[in-house]
Amino acid sequence: MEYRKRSSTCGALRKADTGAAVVLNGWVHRRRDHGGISFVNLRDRYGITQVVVDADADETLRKTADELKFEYCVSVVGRVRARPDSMVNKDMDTGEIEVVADSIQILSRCETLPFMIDEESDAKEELRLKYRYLDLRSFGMQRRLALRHEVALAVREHLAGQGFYEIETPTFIKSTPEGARDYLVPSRLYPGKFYALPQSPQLYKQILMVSGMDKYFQIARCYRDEDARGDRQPEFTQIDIEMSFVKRDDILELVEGMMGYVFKKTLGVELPARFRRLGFDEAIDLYGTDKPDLRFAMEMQDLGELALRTSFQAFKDALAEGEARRVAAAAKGVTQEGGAVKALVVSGKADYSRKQIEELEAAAKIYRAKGMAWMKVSPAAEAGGAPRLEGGASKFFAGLEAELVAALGAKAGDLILMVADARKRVACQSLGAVRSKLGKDLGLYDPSRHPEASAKRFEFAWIVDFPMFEWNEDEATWDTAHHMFTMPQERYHPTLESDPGSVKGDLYDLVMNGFELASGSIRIHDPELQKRIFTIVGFSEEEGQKKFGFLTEAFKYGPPPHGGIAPGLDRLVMLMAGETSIKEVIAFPKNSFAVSPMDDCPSEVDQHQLDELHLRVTYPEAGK
RNA sequence: GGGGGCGUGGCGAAGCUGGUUUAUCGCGCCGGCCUGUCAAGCCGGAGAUCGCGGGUUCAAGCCCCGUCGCUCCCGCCA
Repeated sequence: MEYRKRSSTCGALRKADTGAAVVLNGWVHRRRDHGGISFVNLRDRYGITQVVVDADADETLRKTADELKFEYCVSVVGRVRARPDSMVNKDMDTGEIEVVADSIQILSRCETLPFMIDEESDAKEELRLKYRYLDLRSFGMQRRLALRHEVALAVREHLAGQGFYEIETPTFIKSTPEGARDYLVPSRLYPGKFYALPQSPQLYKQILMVSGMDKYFQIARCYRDEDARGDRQPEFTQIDIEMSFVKRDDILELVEGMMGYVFKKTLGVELPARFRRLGFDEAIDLYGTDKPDLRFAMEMQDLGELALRTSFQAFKDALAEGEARRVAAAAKGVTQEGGAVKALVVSGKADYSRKQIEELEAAAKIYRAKGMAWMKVSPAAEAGGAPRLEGGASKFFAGLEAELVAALGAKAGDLILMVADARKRVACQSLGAVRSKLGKDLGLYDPSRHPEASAKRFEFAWIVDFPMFEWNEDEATWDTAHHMFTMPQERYHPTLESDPGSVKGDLYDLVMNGFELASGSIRIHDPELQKRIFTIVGFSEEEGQKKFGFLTEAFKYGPPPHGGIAPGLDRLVMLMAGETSIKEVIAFPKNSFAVSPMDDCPSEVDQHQLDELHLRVTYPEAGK
């Protein structure tokens, strides 16, 4: 089909172009037909320009204009005309002009749309994914993918400027026991053998350090066969980074610099030169999570010893049970935490209804809290007078009112929420979930509603000093909390085997606004130390040799001290775009069941393909 | 593996405790009118076995059981 190629885009023309002869190519975004005169809003990636078909236009042009419908792809030949003052549209970049059409050519037609192309579609996500090519025409999706492009570009610029090489690593790799399930690729040439898609380029980037590459990065696709979430997809993208001859703070400073550059360049946002650093234990204590939203404070407090002096049996039982477990573990030389009673003071919310409190309790119960106690600091209390507690659990605090209120720093009209559990982690996590819910419900991170909230839209922090090992109760073994190549902090090296539970790793996570944005560590480069870690997590020498032999082999040849980190590109862009789902910043995401509704993937394959791959499929039995 | 929410014309929603319908509204679609709109307006029209299957009932979009799909979350995700 012959057609006139565009002379400018639909977002480019301004008043200065008045009189110019132009050709526009684009899609019919909106059409307004007044019988005589009619208007077409023509759209492309760059913007929208109003095309006018005047009342005195020739017959052919009028007829073509009549035919136009939503999303027809057309080529318009015309000239730029300044709009009269009263008809200027200040909401449009091109609102001072319009293009008077001399001719319109229909390049292709469009059926009735499954949903309208707007700034943001209001269609169900299911439909948006099925017709992703239409959804991607929206300015919302176009803007987000543009941002993603800009961010990736800025990352490359910054890291290249710091002397990093971008090096590709294989996507068909050896399956290694690294936590998540692997996606497997069967091998035609080797019956019964499989490649795995990488969960991350972890082993390769470490080997690149052994290779002397010194500074490596890669914007790498990673694959994990686990259930999806709003911020988790089966395939996702990491900004994978590794450096030699570094300590923890070198990595943190590098990422601080990189984030600063990226935010400044793409959003024009100035980040602090240095991010706050918070110990893992402290984060759990104060916020009940290792990825706290620090745009607002409302920190949790520990009732501790005061809880024992109340007449609240549930509190005392939880603490007693936790203490008994801790002591029993300690007798075996294992560090385990006991119970805890955590409290949250919700400022000025003594007017919360029973129902509202129950909704908060439900949030706590998701994380296995048995319940949530509450009471109110009586708003009626006289200033300077003794504080009074009322409602809920207040009766158990008889005689302790003043002490409690002072200890918590509560004031008249506040709501106090408490969770007790024999496992400190459960108490913290569940009350932390309540904190998060309150943050969302009350908009605590919004400075316009809460003056005490952070004025920053993006609150970064480093979480450091993670535990190295976690006790796996089901299998009664120690698992590595991060991965097996993480360096335990130096001072714990003597007691690795005798007390794994107390060991901190040289580990760090970057968090922002309640999301984990990056995770990294200093790695082990000493084969002897590596062997000790394998042993603690129950890896026999042979097993370690079989699974990671190539790495331990490489480490025999002068490996440098090294470490790295991997910020998640999808989550980063998601947060920068103000979204809560990474699907909004991925062109073709999978749905929550790992299916791509557009191309109906995954799908069955022909028998001869299976035969070639030496595969036989067994199906789960029907009906359970 | 578990929990919450949802499923009603092409799209988004309403339909309270079963009985007023011919299942409602907005957008879109089709036809008509209209010379300055920009979410154009006005008039008219078509379009739905209320996800699917079963049950209770004189009567089911609404109640019960089952099932499928979507979505958020817990588990899982070093």
